[in-house]
Amino acid sequence: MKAHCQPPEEQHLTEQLGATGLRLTPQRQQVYDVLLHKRDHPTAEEVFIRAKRQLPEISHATVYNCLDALVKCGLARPVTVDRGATRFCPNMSQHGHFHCDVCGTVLDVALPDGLPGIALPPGFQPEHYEVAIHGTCADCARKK
Amino acid sequence: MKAHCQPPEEQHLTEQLGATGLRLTPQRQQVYDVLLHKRDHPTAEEVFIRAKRQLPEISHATVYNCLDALVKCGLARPVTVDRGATRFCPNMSQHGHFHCDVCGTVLDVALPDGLPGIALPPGFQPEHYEVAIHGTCADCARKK
DNA sequence: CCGCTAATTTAGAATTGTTCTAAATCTTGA
DNA sequence: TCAAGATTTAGAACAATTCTAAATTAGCGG
Repeated sequence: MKAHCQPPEEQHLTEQLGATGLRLTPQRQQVYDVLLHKRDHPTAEEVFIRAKRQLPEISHATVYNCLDALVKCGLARPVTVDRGATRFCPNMSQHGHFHCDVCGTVLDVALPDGLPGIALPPGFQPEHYEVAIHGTCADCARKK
Repeated sequence: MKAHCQPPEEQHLTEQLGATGLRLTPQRQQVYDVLLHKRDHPTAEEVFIRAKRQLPEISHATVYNCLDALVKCGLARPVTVDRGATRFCPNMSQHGHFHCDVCGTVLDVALPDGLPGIALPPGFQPEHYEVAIHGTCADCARKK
């Protein structure tokens, strides 16, 4: 399929996948849609459940495969806030994650840009960094 | 056993455990010693292997239990740099972790204190935060 | 000191999250 | 249209962790 008559979002997906040597498939599109639709940092399992609503035939392994493809081509990031399952986030701009230790909610939080000069030993080459803030979200704080 | 004739480090361990309602046991002491002895952020599995040198009878489950006890009483922190096994760190002062994506080494790095004001939505109560820096360590950078 | 109670350890089973495998299906380009 | 390669699928395999039930150990009141 040539890139014609695609909505811009889908075109972006096609391009990003293509640039990494990957194809656009209904499954990948659906998995990406799931991530974009509700940005609550779902786990692979949750993505699986949501994706099944549109693609009842989709398999567990495919969801992992698709998430992997999205991460590889730069459309999603894995987020590991705790020991549990990896979560996924389609927000590719620099940001950190707030994790509510009571209800488990994960929320994007803005970071001051170019995080402060963290001194690394000589020769160390930083690639990127993750900031995870643990605490209690507003809802859970109110209930206490 | 009353607190007498204990080396200061062990006494600290006894106190911290006691304050959380936990007992000092040879296993917990050994696990703590392992963490203090080589601060390379071992996984539970690695702690198990090292602890066995002194306590050949120690079991897998006990290592998890002991690590848990140390975390609960504030003598160690779990560190999750990637999707793999949780690592443990007896450095309780505020610091971040550098993770070499080539060799897997994990290193403590100092953080500028009181990390810059990260704006949280109203009502959110931060407890603590984790900073993980990914990249290439000096050794691996040299080899490329 | 004895025995009671609760904490701890232990081996192994169970669970959870993820990756692997091999066969079937789909795409793409010649 | 066909062959080659990519992708999907179900289910097995695997790794990390937690759970379970029984045995051991430690502290405490009498």
